[in-house]
Parts: sequence; structure tokens; C-alpha cells
Amino acid sequence: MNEALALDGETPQDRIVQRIEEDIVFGRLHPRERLVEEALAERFGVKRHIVREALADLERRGLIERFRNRGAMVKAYTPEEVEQLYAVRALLETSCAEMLPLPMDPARLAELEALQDEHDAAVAAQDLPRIFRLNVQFHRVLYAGCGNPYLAGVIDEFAQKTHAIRFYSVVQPETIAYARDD
Amino acid sequence: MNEALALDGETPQDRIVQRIEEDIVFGRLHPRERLVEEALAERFGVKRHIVREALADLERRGLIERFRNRGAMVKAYTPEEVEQLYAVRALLETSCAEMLPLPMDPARLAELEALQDEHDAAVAAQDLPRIFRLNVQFHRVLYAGCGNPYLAGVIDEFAQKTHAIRFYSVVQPETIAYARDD
DNA sequence: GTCCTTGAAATTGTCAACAATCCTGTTCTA
DNA sequence: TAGAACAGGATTGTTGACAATTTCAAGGAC
Repeated sequence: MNEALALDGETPQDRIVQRIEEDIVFGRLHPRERLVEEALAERFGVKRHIVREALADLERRGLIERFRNRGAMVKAYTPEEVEQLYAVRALLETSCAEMLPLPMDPARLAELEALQDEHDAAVAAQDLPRIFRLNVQFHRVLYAGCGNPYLAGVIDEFAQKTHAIRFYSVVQPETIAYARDD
Repeated sequence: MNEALALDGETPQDRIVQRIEEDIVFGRLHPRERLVEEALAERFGVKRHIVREALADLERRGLIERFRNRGAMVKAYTPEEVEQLYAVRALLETSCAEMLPLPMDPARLAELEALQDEHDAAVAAQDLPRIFRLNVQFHRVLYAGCGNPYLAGVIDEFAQKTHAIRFYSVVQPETIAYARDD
């Protein structure tokens, strides 16, 4: 089998994390579904300890849950947890948005526009994984503009947690964001 | 040598994480100082792969840095990073404090007072590690009161990151916090 | 029929040996 | 002498095998 995981200068762990995140986002992996180390190792063509590290990472990011000697499963959020998660997300993002310097740095604006274009192209091509990735990256670049990498980082962290909930539809935060810019 | 790492229902990894965190906090480990896996393994009387996981955890928490094939070292923050870190911390903690219900839940208040007493006792006994742990726990319980575990969690996360910077003196956030209560 | 015991299968956790990489001091060459 | 090439040691990364734990179903006692 051995699903090819090409590109990048990233570590294999990171690529597996990304793949599994996408599986969760697109519903190929359901809440409470088990993640078996050996099966993942074979699927990605790596050894088990690599998968193990990836799972530890995913656990820290809140996408899966792990139980000692019992393995990992996709985290299932209760409605209450979802609400709390979004409350923090809203708090962080509004705080960050308020400190975004206006007018925006031209270089960054250009980068955002480029991402926007790529995103449109991906939509036209119906390339879902690509749409998702570009969406995340747009989000990331936008909030990096606040000048505080730690704030941007924690915003990204919470965005990721909410990915486990669903990637409902490509609601276009881009257009909303654009309204804040110019 | 094999430093005893006593009981608990915790995993050995967690205990090692905690020990190393304390070493950083109390200045027994300096910024940029190297952390060698084998040495730590012997010190804690565990195998190397356990230390390895602990180091991965510490890296995720922002207390140390790791470089592929080159090992781990205590993270050294620049003044700018310190400022940014504290900015986020302030944002999170004030937001959380604002949503603390007043008057405070009696059970929680009692718990805080108990911690306060223990803290005082630890100060009297000059038991630094204990002072530190109680301080952290007080902080944790206090902010858990906001009712949003995710917000409390990320506050704790940032508190931990700043631990790497120093445990200056046991500034008493307790007294400050008390002013907010009753 | 229900509950407890038992045993095998599946899965995760641990280990020690080996391989790959990086660092440092030394030697050789221009 | 300066600098490149090179070994040797220290350290991290990888691997396959093995041990421990959990799960689940079958069998037996009451």
C-alpha cells in the first residue's frame, strides 16, 4: 500500500500529522474511531516509532485522544466543548485583529492576495486538500500580521483544534478578512 | 546516581518533564545549556527512549529547543520574545479574570485557601520546589474558575513558557488574586 | 440465564544493539 | 600560516525483537 508522502523538507512525523489531520477534517476519520499504530505505519511506509511521535503530537494539538496501553482515537467533542473552544477562538482572533496595523504591510498584503488567488484556483479545480491547506495558511499569514508570533501561534493552535470538529464548508473567511483590510 | 523519582499515578515521562522544568525554573539549568539524553536517562534511572519523549514534550511546551541530530538545549528567549510572551499572558489572564463569576464558588474558594495555607507552610519551610508547585497549582485552580477549560489550559500553557525565563521570586500573585475575589 | 474465570489475539510499551550524523582536534598541503 | 581534508569520539536516530497490557469471546459454575 504505502501511501506516498513526498515533498517538503519536513520531518516524516510532520507529514503524517498533516495527513491524519486532513483525514479528520474531511470526515474520512470519524470521532471515536481508533488509530492503530501498526496500520498507520504500513500505510505511510514508516516504522512504528515515527507514527508514535506523530500521534503524541496530534494528542497535544487536541485532535486525538490517547489512553495508555489502549491506543489513540479521534477526539469527539461535546457541544459544550465546541462552544468553549469557539469562545476562546473568538477572544483570541478579535484581540489579534484589533492590533493589526492598518494599512497593512504591502508585502504581506501581496502574499495574502497570492494565497487568495491560489485558493480560487483550488476551488475551481475542486482540490479539497489544497483548498483546506490554503485556507489554513491564509489564516496563519493574516494573524501573523499582529506582530506577536506567540499570539499568532496560539490562534493557529485553536484553529487546528476546531478542525477536528469539521471543515463544514469553505466558508470564506477571506472575504470577511478583506473587509478589515482596505 | 539515579535520582529517585517517587510515586504518583503519573507516567515517568511526566515526572521527568516536571523535574527538568524545575531545574530550569530554579536556574540549575541555564539558557542554551545542553540536555544530553543518555546523561538524563542515567540520572533519572530510566531508558533513553523515555527521556526522548520527555524532551519532545518539553519542546512542545516551549521550555527547550531541539535540533535534529544535535540534541536539545534550554530555550533562551530574547528580550523581545519575553515581552511578546507576557503580552499574550496578560491578554489571556485579564480576559479570564473578567469572566470569573463573583462571588466565587465556595468549594473553589476553600480549595484556594487550602493551597494558600500550604504555600505559606512551604515558604516557612523554605521548600522551594514545593513553593513553586503550589504557586503553579494556585494559579491553575484560580483560572479554572472561569468555566472554560480551554482558556484555563492555554493560560497554564503560557505560564509554563514564562517559567523558562525565570522564577524571579515568589512574587505573591495570591494576594493580588485575592483582591479580585472578595 | 447470569456471572465469573480463562485464554488467545490484538495492540501498545520497552529494550538493547546498530546506524547515521555532528563536533572537535589534528594533520596535511599550498 | 591558513585552510581543507580527515579521523575519532560523542550523541542522536532507527530498527527489530520482545514484554506487558488490554480486549473479547468461549466455557464453566451457580
